[in-house]
Amino acid sequence: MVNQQLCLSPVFVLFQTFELISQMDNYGADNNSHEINRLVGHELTQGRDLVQQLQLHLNAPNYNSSSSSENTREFLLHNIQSKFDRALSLLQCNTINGDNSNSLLPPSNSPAIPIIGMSDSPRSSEDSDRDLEPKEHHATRKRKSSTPRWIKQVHIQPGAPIEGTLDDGYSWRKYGQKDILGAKHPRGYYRCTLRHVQGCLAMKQVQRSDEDPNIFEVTYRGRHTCNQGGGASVSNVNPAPPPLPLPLVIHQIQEPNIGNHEQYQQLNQNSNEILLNFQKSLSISKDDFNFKNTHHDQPNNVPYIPSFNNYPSSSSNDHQDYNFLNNSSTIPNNNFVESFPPSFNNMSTGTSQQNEADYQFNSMGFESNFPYDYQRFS
DNA sequence: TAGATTTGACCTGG
DNA sequence: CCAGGTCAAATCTA
Repeated sequence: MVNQQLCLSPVFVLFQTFELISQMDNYGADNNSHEINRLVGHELTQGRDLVQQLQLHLNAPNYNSSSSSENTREFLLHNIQSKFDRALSLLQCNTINGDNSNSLLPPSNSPAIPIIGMSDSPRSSEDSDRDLEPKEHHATRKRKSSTPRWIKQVHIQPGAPIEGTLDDGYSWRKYGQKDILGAKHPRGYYRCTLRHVQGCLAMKQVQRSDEDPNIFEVTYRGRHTCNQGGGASVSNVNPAPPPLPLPLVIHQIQEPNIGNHEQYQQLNQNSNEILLNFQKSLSISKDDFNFKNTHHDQPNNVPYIPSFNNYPSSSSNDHQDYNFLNNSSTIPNNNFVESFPPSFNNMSTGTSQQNEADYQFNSMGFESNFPYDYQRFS
């Protein structure tokens, strides 16, 4: 029951998003926006199908009964998350490319994002980033990304090989190193090696602690949308961010009446919220799907438990602490910490699944008597 | 030889 | 102006 609600809520949000996008397509968007919206719609359609598969899976009589079912659910969730990551990337790119009028997203500080399959012109394997940002548009080039960040502290054993300890299951390519003011050790900059192949925008920074040289502070930025990370255990390896709070107010967009530009902009904003919050809700739902295997010895009670569990070198001496940046100067409004409700602190303790689920569900903005129309999701 | 790393230069936000 | 982040040519390595 609880899981069914958790599953249905993102489905509903997804459905609303589809309706909004189709309405915006009818609102005089130009060809480029049509194309991007079409691609976004394609991603969302696949995401919807995956959600429906997940829903069917949750409704199956043997739900919760086997590890293979759990793997299936994780696989579906990972793919749903990827679909939305790409949809958001497309929308952000639409904004960055200078056409804000028809973008689903407000102006973003995010860097330009490669669009898989959208360009016919081949890029060099190197430096494709720069190609995306022509000189005449370099004013829009934002280096300090608004991408949410999260920090992991890696404790290594003295004398142990650092490479193995810092291996998080993904392959990274170092693209820079910088001496940081006041820090004894330089900071290394890494990005996913599949950045150009699969458009994966995950990045990380690694810096050795000043106080304890056996501690490495790893700052992750962006979620992996690539397929690396050990096949079936992808979602476990990915040091994904925690779920976000869910301030979504669904009823604001239930009956959109697109009659003028102002309303259209309002629609844009609502649709943006829907997409972002859907993504957030997926993270929370995933946590719920894995509560059976919740490890209670995780530091900081990070809600997104599965992502932190199978670090390759998981010896007892080699624990990692996950912290989420609360520096509002570096993290914009969509960071993980600022509006985190206190109840999240206990969410992974497994003491009250029902309460967890209630919070998640209510926080989606659904009234307890929300008028579900199940037929619309079938 | 292709891919990864190094490192000085360059760019941008605060 | 400066510190942090990124680029890209040179270099390394398997």
